[in-house]
Amino acid sequence: MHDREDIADILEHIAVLLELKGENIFKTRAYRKGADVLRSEEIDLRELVKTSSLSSITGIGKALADKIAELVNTSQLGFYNDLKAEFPPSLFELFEIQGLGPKKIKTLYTKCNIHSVADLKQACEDGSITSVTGFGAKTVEKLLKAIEFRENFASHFRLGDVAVMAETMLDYIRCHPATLRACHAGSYRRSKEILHDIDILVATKRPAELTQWFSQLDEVSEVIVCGETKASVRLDNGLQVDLRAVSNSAFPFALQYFSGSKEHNVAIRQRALKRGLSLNEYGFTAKDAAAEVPTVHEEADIYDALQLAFIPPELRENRGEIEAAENNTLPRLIELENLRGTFHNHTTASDGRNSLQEMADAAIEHGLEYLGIADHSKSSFQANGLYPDRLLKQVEEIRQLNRQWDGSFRLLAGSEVDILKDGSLDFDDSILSQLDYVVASVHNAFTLPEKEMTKRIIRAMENPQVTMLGHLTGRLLLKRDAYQVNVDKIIDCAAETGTIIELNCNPMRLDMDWRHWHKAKDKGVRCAINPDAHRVEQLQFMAFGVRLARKGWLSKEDVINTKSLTEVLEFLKIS
DNA sequence: GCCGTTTTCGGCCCGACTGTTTTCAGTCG
Repeated sequence: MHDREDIADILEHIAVLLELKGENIFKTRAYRKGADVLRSEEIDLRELVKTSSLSSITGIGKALADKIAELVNTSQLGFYNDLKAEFPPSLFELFEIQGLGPKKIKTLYTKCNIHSVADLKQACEDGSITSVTGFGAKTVEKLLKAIEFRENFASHFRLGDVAVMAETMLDYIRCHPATLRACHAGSYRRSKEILHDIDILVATKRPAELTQWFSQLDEVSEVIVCGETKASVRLDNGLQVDLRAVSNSAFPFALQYFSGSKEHNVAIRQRALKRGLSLNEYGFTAKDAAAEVPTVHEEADIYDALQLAFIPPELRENRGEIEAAENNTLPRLIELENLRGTFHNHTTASDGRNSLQEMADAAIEHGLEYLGIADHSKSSFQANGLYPDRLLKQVEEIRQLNRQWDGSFRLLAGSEVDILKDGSLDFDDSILSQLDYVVASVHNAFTLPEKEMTKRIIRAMENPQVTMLGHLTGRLLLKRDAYQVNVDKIIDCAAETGTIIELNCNPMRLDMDWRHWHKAKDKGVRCAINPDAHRVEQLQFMAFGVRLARKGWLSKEDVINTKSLTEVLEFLKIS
């Protein structure tokens, strides 16, 4: 059985295969678009197949509907299997090489019998590749560089790993005398959890001067391109940074355009066309005589001209934000300043680096009114998990420490209790009931089948002692996949039991994933933005949590730790 | 392959940059 994501991946792969065959680009685009539609909308494919109404979805016509139905019904697609058989599987590695697209890969395959990156490297090194038209000396040099890059670096980066550099580069540009205004664009601006480059946009009257200067910064290890208005460079860690320089009047359009997402922009441009306007990165142009070209000074004016409320960049994924902007039902998104405390943090008692007092002092410096301490429980022996005696001693210590703040700040005594393999908890209720709150998390037996894992977590959530569920899927971005769990069922269970779901803001996790929060919110599930700090500096992770919470459509009201200390104590029923 | 207030054909987003093809194709975003 294939789910939506699997089928979207297959459609996407068909698009690539058709490109390799040299099919009509609009045909290949139709498959890509089909994949995008499946990924961006909550569609019950089985139901639609049953009622033969797949093609009622915009972007899915008869041909795609038939293929999707075949996949849903038989888990197979003859068309796809035949297509796949025409090319060696290793050929697809070549798409990871910068500068190679379907046309060139097809040429390499048919003219040089190149099947893989290893073949390509060989052909570049022995010079045999230069016999093919289109592959001159400079291309060979670039290909070898790109191969080396692929060997040395991952092409994807975690948001938390690039944020400092992204902010630094923008600061540099903002300080340049030729800069009028500058802003991040692209996936960094949209707060995607994984990025493959940083986009910076600058308004200037002297674009070439800026691109030149930018490509010579100390941080730059390689210049990929440097033209009159655009420069792409690579930093020492392999991160690509793109700078685009535009006129001040084009800046809002370029900002909107380069912030993406592609899917959002396609929908926005279609909307403009319906109003007789064509929209690109330089401005509006009237397509028909009746249309009046709107005046635009800043990005919000573009949305306004299209009768839309301003759409925050985080929401621009074509996941319903345009409809909501049209109906004026966009949420007012949470902001970092709204956070008044946080739960789930560690100390030296388990695997943290700082003491209770140090963590409390740091929280006060962050302007927080309360800080929840949730050290590991005994089964997490790898993390020096606490046995009940040490836990209860810590609780007592917290009560003592709290006296120093006269109620202006408070440490909350909790535990990150392991959800054991069968869904029972690592501590008895008699222990848990002595705590202010409980975070329940999975830390072992990651490979359970989805059904069992889901049942296991639901059993834990059904325990009234459990306040919130920690890092739902256990994923470590770019390192370890999420374990198999039915997120929809967990969300339903959270709604029924009133269990809070954590948005773990460690940049390695950012779990639960932003894609699920909108529906969780609609079902009334509340979120806790938790840094899972193991040292004082990691309280700053909350900023990433807020960015991803915004991406998940969350407002202040959806997040439990926007409550004041008094409200939280009342909520947790503690005095 | 999809779509339709230009509706069953004909258009579908498009500009910047690069390299090499002396006028443009391929890639990228």
